[in-house]
Amino acid sequence: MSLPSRTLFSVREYDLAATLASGQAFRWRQSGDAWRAVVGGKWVQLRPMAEGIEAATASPCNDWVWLENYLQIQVEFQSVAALFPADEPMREAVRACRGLRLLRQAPWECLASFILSSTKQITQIQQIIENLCGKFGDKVKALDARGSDYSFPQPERLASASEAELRACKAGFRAPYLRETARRVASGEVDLRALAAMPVETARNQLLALPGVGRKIADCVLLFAYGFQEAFPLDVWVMKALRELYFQGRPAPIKTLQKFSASYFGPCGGYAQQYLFHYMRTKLPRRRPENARAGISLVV
DNA sequence: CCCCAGGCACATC
DNA sequence: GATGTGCATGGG
Repeated sequence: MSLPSRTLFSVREYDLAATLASGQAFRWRQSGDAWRAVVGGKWVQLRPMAEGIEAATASPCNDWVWLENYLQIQVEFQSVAALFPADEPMREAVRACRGLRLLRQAPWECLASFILSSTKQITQIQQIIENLCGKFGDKVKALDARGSDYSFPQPERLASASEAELRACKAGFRAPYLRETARRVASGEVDLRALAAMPVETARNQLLALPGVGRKIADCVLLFAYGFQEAFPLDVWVMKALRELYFQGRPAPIKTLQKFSASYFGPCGGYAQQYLFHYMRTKLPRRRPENARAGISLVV
């Protein structure tokens, strides 16, 4: 007999929707006010409540530490926000995205997911990962209408897949990167668990040695899976945010933005970065791109 | 038709 | 060391 379990996490200032849909994790699906995903091989449903977050699993669970840790329930939002730079752009981003949190994800799933993320929109990343889980993951019991879902595939499983099979999941040119990285993790050539005890620069170098992993993806994994809060993933959205909010819209070169982000946002820069990312993507009015064609037609 | 997307590897200067 | 380009695929 295996019955579902339920619990309530007491937590304040936690915007569940913003957190689960902010491009740090890719498996969450919304159904009404509930959010569902497979975390650590377990199907789980979360629901925002006045007192905190209600969680339900499809299978019995009497120790919720794994989920508390994933959601970072113990983090006090105020103590995080207090470490942000005291400037107007950050104040505005915090006002607009209050309650946005960083998750603490499993390293392998996080690494594999972000290898698949390059030059893709978030909805497409979600689609690729869903394809991958359906094809290579293990079936797990779920409480939704479908009755089942799939775990994120282990590195061994992806290492033994063919490049063509991965491409069939729409992984595109990322397929060989994912496959080779999966092989190195499965073979023990790289020990993802060991990174947690390393200084951030050493851990980053371990990740940078993997195919398909550059500075941006390495920083995503350092921040979202290991909790190195000084890691500052610099992607196109964050670069847009920095140029717009800190460089008066000037076309500052990447090098300048790298230096600025490394020195200005401090030891919790990664958290600030997530606020800028979410703020830029969801709250700032969409600036209509100066269309070259329209410009040319006017010149005639 | 165009440009862009939570980039990276590789060639070239 | 800096800069340019190809890479799959889908959205707008």
